[in-house]
Amino acid sequence: MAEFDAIGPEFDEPLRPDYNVAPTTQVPVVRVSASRGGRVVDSLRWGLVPSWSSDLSVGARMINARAESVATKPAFRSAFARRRCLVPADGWYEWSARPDGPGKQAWYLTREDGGSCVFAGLWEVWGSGDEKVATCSIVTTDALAPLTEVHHRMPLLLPRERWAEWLGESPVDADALLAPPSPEWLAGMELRPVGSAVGNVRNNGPQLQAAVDRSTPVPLDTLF
DNA sequence: CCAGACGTTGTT
DNA sequence: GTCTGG
DNA sequence: CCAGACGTTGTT
DNA sequence: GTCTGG
Repeated sequence: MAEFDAIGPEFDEPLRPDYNVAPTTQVPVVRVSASRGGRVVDSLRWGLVPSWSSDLSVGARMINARAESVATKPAFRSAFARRRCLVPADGWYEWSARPDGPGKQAWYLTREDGGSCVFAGLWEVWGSGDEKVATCSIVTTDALAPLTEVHHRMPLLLPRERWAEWLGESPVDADALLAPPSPEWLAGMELRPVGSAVGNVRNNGPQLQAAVDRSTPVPLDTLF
């Protein structure tokens, strides 16, 4: 993972593309490993399971952690303090309510310049011995323009200059860690309406990517 | 002291 | 593990 | 997040 | 309506 100056994955199966990531599936993350000497890439299970949980199933509903409370919530605070990671993606999906009538509109959000989106993540280890499972969660915050067009929350996006701070490689205070990206950086987001097929995680593959690629930006008021 | 909770999303 | 409620 | 299920008995 | 699975 040259983009992140990270090594790996060394022990997991090679990374393969995922066009529709579901909670509880493995996702690549970048984190700092003292024993391996720097930034490493590993596949972690999406949906953070606190170490004290009695079972893995709670992870399905721990896919996000609110920036407003991540430092104090028992389920997240130790991971926030000591186990932060980067979660890279080409983009992500959001769903907006249709103003008139039932149903939802799916959207694919990407960087206009084709660059990666990097989400602020947390990781945790659950279990012991052979049962050890590493899990992760993505921090969310209030949406800012232009993302407010489709949703009132968004992942905490980290421009490249904030990666080292999030990973704990350079000092920063808690408020700065959780600050949203600048309006200028957010202006580089592209929001495209996509078909409802993305709503079912069984739909996954290059074919789904093609459907997403065919979409072009459309002014919101022409959609409904 | 022990028992029990520990989370987010969205929508109403 | 650690905090809150009883 | 959305899609899809939504149950009990007993036995291993 | 609400929970589980992906």
